[in-house]
Amino acid sequence: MPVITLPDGTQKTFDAAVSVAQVAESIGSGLARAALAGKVNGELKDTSFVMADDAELAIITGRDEAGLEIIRHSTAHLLAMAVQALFPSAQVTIGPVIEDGFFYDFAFERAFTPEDLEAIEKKMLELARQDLSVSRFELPRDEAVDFFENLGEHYKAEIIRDIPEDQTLSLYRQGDFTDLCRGPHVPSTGKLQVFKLTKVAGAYWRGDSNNEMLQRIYGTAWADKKALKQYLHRLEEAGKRDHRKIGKKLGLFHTQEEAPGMVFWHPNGWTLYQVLEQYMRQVQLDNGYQEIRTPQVVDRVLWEKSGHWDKFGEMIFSTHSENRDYAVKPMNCPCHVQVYNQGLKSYRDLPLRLAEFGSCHRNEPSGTLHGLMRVRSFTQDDAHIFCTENQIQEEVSQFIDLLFQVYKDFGFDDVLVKLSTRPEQRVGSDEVWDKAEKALALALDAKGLDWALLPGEGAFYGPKIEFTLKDCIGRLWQCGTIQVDFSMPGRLDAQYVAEDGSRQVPVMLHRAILGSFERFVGVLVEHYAGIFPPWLAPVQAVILNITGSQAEYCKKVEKDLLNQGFRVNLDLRNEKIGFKIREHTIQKIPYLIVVGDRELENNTIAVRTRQGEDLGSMPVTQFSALLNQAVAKKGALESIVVSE
RNA sequence: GCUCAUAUAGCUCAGUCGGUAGAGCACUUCCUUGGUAAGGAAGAGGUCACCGGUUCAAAUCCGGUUAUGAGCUCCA
Repeated sequence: MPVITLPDGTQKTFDAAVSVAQVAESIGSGLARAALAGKVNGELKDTSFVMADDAELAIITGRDEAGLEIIRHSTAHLLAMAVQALFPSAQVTIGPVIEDGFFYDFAFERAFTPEDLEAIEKKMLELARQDLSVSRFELPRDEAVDFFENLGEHYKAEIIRDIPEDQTLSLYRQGDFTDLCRGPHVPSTGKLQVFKLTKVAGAYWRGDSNNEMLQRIYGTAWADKKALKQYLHRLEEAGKRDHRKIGKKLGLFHTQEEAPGMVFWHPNGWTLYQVLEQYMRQVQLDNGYQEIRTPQVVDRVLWEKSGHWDKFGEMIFSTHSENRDYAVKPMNCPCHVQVYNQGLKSYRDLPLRLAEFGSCHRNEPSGTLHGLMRVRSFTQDDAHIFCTENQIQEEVSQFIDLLFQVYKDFGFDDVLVKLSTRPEQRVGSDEVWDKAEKALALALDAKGLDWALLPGEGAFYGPKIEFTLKDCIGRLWQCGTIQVDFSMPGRLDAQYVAEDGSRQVPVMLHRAILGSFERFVGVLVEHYAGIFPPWLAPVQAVILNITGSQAEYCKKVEKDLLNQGFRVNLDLRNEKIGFKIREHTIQKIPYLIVVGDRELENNTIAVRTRQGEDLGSMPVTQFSALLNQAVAKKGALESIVVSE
């Protein structure tokens, strides 16, 4: 007589073994219809799962996160079933749940077209309406291999062959379609109604670029129509923030065919870039960094010595002159070691922090280029800290504080932190790795930060911390990093004289906060949707005259504000004031200054914000005070409304 | 780099079945001097990404190149 305990603590006693579905039915027919699965003693099970003994049970529906995942997983199976119904020669491979949806990879002799997608989606709906029951059964591994080989599903069979021999596998069957799956799944295809196939793309078999390419079909699935609508709306909103679109509209930058992956900065974009650079320069100056500048083109020999030529030779732009081969520098570290190496260093000189807004070129594969986010020519806010092993933790700790302060100033309060530790192939003794990994972990813990451990993901030369920031619509951008390097200082002959007079090799910390200016500008554009806070706005105010007679007065106001260091534009065109206001509002300029005869007479200016708020007339001095206040305010976001 | 798609005026985009191109905005000129999100008129603007092929004829069909987009792989 099993006693089933529900989440609210109520208990139900049954005469005999009872299934999840039966328990749901005993609570109510509505719940029985909504039931997708059950959480039995903490484990997700199908609604058909039978409990013979006492158990804790939570009925899972589409309202639960787990229920949504089950819907998506089952919809992936439905997709595979539909594809095989329409294209019998297509082989199935894998079909996992991803954020907001699912995908399924197929091996098929040709690429699926958008028309195919429509047909497949129609077939899926048809199969869903048939409300086919989904049933689970088990097979020993070898029988499962035979089962799929007999179906001509060679990929599936290959997957199963990699599973240990002694395991029993679960399979799910709906109609004439069977797939290997851990489950659980919805009890019948009728539970799947709200889905949409979104795109097709190529994807390598087993994620290996040496393997053949499969056809991946992406889809999204939800518990109800409203949720799907919200999701599609969210995509649309994200699309409006695309930095490539906004960059064009606001005249920030462009790229063109003659220089793929390289940016032509326009006046507005370059102003924004310069604001970032000057801000970072001040931050570094205030925090014990010394700024340097190193060459763009450096003899290949240096890169061979640093090991980069071997590892990244393909991606290095090179050139030559007078029988010498040069590399256009792909990174700054070896050059920074050259600066360090000038003059004998003492332990008293450490930590030595060298910073450079280092322009780098990397010949990234063509398919990876993306607006400002992935480019071939970029400038890092790079710095290298030369220190002793004992100084690592303190330096890392200071860096983390600095990084969080900078992110906060840009309006990013949500930062994810990951610590990557020693990979299999590495340099340096285990002892040193122990020390470095511990230093990083301790520094993170001392800040009370939540962080994720990525074992084996560190660089070959040392462990690293990566900082990923979350923008205001929840997208993630990896920007900052700090990496311990045991390898390069030694390779490039960096030394210092220790207290005991011996020569020692310093540890080198590579670090960046923004990552690259290009990418960070891109992230800012999307984060703020082009509506920059006044301290970042390329143009902070624009002065508009109503008729020609105020032109001279406007020029005086402009000069006054420019002299105070504000970024101000003047629009004296012979256009109606409504037209000018519309134009500059669309350009997201924070303050619009209107000057007509009234203002001219009273020696004032009329101020209007880009949100349409009328701040009234005021003397220029009052406006500069207001603007100074606005510019001083970092971090806080104005409420952002994206509109056309 | 791989798969698929796309490339037409400065921008956003039409262009049917192969018969050498069109809109809106922007631009130029003229009129308008107008008080808080688009005043009016006229004009100019295109080797239809590039190279080749098929055809009497190609923006349109085919092949290649380049770039871009969505993914995949990669990212010191």
